[in-house]
Amino acid sequence: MVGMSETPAPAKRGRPRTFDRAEALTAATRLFWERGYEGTSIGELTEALGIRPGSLYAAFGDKKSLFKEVVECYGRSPVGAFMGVALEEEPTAYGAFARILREAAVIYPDPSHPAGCLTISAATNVTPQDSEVAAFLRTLRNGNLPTFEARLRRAQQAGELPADADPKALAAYFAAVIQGLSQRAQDGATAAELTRTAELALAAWPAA
Amino acid sequence: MVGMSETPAPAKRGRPRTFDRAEALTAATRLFWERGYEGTSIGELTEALGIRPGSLYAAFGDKKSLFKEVVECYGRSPVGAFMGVALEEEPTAYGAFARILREAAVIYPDPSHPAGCLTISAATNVTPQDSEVAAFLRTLRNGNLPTFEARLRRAQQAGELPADADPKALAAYFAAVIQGLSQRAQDGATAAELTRTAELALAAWPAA
DNA sequence: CTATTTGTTGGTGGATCACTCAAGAAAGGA
DNA sequence: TCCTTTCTTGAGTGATCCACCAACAAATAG
Repeated sequence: MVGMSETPAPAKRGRPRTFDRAEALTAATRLFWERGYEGTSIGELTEALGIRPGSLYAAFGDKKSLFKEVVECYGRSPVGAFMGVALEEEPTAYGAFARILREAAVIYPDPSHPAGCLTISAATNVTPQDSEVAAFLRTLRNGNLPTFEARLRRAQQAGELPADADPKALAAYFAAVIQGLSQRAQDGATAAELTRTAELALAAWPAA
Repeated sequence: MVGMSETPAPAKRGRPRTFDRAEALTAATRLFWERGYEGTSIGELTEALGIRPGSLYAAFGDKKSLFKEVVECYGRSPVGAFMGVALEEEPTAYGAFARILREAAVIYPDPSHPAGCLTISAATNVTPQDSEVAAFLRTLRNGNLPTFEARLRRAQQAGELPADADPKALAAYFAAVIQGLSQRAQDGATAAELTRTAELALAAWPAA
């Protein structure tokens, strides 16, 4: 393994950054997560990150850019990616959705991070002038639907799901339940309570 | 029917109000409903109501008071009260919850008013300084849970619900589904789609 | 009529908002 | 060593926010 080095030796010029960019992104994520986009001010961000506004704007651009980067980072984190992982790893569609609901019931109320799903929490209450952010998050949330539907359709073709089942309707149902779990977690529901909710929700799975 | 008159003839002194208070409240409701509490400014309210800030403060007090009155008014409106009506009018618990879900699926995406439920929409993205409003709305949402549970427990004692069913868990499940329906309506789901979601959700009702 | 009560008008104060800029500081390259 | 590049700092931009007056207008009561 010679040749091109792993880190392409950027040979950075200029004054190095005094704060950890990834660490700052994590702190910003936590703030946006619990307060939403509009509810988080630049002042609160600079205070939490321990830097001045100039440094923040130099490192992340404006508020919208920072928020989009936060959402991307969230999507790559375990909390934000557990659905995709379950859909990939579980051999059956039922197994995948059961795992998604059960994991959501435990992850969403986990006190080690703000309650619920970031893309659901930070979405609402955006004024028309920030409709760009609202549309961005709505697209992200609605993006789950075709993914769910495709998995269910595949299960139907494989004979796992009865022929009279409606993959699109099932996908919409699970999306609604997941958003409901997130909301309930924000309202203080416990993992135990949400797990019971998840089990009940799974009872809607079409019988063979 | 003599005696005390229906309107107690207030014999109002002073300059009469030039705008309709109930009408103004309706307009304010619509604004808060689609923009949330923080996202609605006094300026937007005065512009929509066609009055000046002084009149608004004289008639409703400060922003918080106006918002609370809006929520109370919403709770008395058909859109805000349909759950209570269904619980009262339907003879069976299943009939009540089926009606609640089916009506929510049609009411929430109705284009004649902002999408979703006001208490769910206007709740998020409140900064800590307005935690009073957030707590007020959360209490309102969580208030549905004991009501649901009581109705289910009564059904269980009446033999409508199997003895091994869990009224508390079922109540939490329906609350989560309802919040999910509201969210999906805000994301653009149609009444037809939400109705299919509601039907699937009803499949979780415990078999006898 | 006068006095009283109440709504309306136009404006202000203090705070906060997202954001910017000039100057200083810390690194590498020559 | 000096230059270039990049980041940090601290002050400050105009705009907007909510909250709240004081003065004026319009009604009733006596």
